[in-house]
Amino acid sequence: MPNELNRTLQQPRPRRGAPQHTRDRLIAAAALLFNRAGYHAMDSNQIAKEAGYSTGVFYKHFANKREIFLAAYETWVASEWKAVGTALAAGGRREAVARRLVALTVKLHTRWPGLRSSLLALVFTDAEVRRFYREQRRRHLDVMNELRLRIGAKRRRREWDAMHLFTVEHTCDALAHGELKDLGLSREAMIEELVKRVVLALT
Amino acid sequence: MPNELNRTLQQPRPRRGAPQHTRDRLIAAAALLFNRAGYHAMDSNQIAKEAGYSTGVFYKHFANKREIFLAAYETWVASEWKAVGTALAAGGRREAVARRLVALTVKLHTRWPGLRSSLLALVFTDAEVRRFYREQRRRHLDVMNELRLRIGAKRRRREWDAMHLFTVEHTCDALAHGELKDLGLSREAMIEELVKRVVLALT
Amino acid sequence: MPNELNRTLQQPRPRRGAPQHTRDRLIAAAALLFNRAGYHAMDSNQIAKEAGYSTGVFYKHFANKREIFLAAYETWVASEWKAVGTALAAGGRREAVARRLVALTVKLHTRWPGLRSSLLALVFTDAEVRRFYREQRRRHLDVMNELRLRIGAKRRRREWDAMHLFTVEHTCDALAHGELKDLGLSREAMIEELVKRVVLALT
Amino acid sequence: MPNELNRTLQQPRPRRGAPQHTRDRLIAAAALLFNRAGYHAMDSNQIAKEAGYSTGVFYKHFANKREIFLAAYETWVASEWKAVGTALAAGGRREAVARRLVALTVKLHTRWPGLRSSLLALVFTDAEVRRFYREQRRRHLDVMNELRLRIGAKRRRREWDAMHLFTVEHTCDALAHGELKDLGLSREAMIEELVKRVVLALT
DNA sequence: CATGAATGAGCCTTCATTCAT
DNA sequence: AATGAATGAAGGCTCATTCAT
Repeated sequence: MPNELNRTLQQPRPRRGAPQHTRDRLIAAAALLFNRAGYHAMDSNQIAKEAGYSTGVFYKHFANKREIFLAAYETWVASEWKAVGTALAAGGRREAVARRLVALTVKLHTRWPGLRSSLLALVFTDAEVRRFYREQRRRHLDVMNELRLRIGAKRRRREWDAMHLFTVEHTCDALAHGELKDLGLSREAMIEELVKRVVLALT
Repeated sequence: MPNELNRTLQQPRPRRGAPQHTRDRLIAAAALLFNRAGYHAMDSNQIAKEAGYSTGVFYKHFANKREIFLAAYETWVASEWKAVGTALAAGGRREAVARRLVALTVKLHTRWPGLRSSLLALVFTDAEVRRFYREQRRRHLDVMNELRLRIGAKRRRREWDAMHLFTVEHTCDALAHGELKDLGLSREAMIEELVKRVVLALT
Repeated sequence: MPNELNRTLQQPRPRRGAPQHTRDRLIAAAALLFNRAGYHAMDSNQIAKEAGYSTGVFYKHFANKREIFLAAYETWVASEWKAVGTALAAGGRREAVARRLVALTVKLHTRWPGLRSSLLALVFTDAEVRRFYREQRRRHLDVMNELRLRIGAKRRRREWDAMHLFTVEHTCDALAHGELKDLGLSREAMIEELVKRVVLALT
Repeated sequence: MPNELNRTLQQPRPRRGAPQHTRDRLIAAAALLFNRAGYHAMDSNQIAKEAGYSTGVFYKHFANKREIFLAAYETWVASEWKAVGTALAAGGRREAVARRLVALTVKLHTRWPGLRSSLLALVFTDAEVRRFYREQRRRHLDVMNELRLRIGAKRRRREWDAMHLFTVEHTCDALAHGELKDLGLSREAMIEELVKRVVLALT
């Protein structure tokens, strides 16, 4: 998602584009701005402006601010799944796979810390966002399960997997937010710990 | 904090109280409302009203909304440390201690899910909140380290400990937010997994 | 300014006007209301309403109340200069010119007593307003000097001119505020005195 | 007034003073603060505090904020009359008297610029203040008239006198507010012009 | 007489959203 | 499809004033 979104915005928009293109530009701008300032500090007018449009277009494409957030989040999730797919498809030893998975997660979280923060706040406030968020988690757990069956790893309780996901996600959040630096922790050591866990999950 | 705060509010306020008492009532009301609706959905007027006061008092005690949030959060943190202290002081076998620690964390997170959500959002937006949050984390890591020395547990890297904290905290968040139910996971199993981890951290 | 401003407001506004037109209406309304009630007794919402708009427009055009006051005052000043220009251009004997100058100043002050009062208060409080006010005074002194050179009148110290301006301005304020009536003075006699002074300044 | 007011405040207040003393302290504080920040930028709580009292006393002595302003202004006026009386009583040649009158007026205005500004604004807004202000002007004109009779000066129209007062007052305001410096005018020259006018008024 | 906590109307300002063009 | 002026509810905050102690 990072790259796609940015590419979308970097090109000047056509005077009268296809609806889908307009929508994509808006989503890219929203992702960028929500990520920079947080959901509540950003307003729809600025998003439209950043995308190169006037105020009005916004509501031609989204019913409200929450909806564009959800759209941006969906884009994010899609790009994550794509990356995960690639990481798994590349094959190699458990550790290589684990390393790739950790790398992509760290990268994604590092690129979108504000989007993640906004998400966590909205998950509490907004039922729709919550629904979508949980849906992803469920899917994630399913994928982990299938993967393990496929590679013949030890079976684990779904609870174990869930906890594993929490660990990886929030450690990546901490890395992304610069929390480790504040705590005097080493990024490399942290990543090694993460890789160990993921290897364990795949074993 | 849960009990103290609620007790504060349940009693009718005196027509003219001591400043500290008023402040406490306001903090209790703020914690309650932020927790119920989230930081951004709540305003200073409602907080004052919920505490039993008129609009103006709020700004006699807090410069702005952020400041009362921080005060509420500080109260929360204090009560957590108190509970942790008690849990550790009670002694017993590693597992008993671990079980108590998990229980109190789950309890606290379950009682204050909205406060936690708001916190995570503000940590991104607000430098002051971030500072305080990180400070707690640092303290938490120090306590873990000391504790381990004291009970003669295996030494661990600070990075390991940090990751452990992330795991526990966010698993408790998930429990608190009802995420597990949505994912079809068992609360008991989850708590067992948590206890295992904490035991491991103490071993 | 008087006439222009009022004309602007008397016409019903178009449902969707040009920004400049909206701005002009707001300024006209502000001038009217500041003049009626004084700067501190008036607020941005009322100004917008008087101009025929809703609350929000105000801040699309002005950063704050002070800024619209300054804009109204600038309009006032511009109209004064225009009138002075006309009065001087019309030529005639010294006395005729003096009479015209007095007449226009009296008229302007009589029409905008509240604006003048607000101005005098803000000059003390607000650095920006003060700057602009002093600027006008300086310009006024320059014009007096040039004029005298042009018509071959006696040269005078700038201090003399400044005092002359103070006299004329504040006498007109007194006339405008009905102070003379309270003091049992004749408006005509006062104006005659003023004319004498202005003739003197031009001699 | 300047000195009296300050002396009042500089002494620590008695724990339980005479009502008149309390009232005087409040007036002194009000004069000071209104003068520093302007009427609208100052609030009654700060005045009480500055005087060394708590919020409540204020309304034991004054019905509202306007009333204390009026009281401060009255004090000011009284001190002016006293000074004028002294200046006239001292006798001497016309010019000496004129010089003394100018000096005292300049001094008073220089010391209380903010009070004067506030006054001018309130004269427009507040009928009570206006009444008092006009009253003083009337008295001033009467005194001028009597004085002239007494010293055998040329009789003048009351309109001439009024204009004379406006000139002196507002020139002193300009001096007090630093306006002359901004206009590149000499304070000494200005004062000389003033003295000339006053001499003329006494001739 | 004095205290200072409490009141609450109301101003300033923002921003999600609408709609005429 | 796009524009951007306009809307107006509502939140943040202040301050003149009251009143229980």
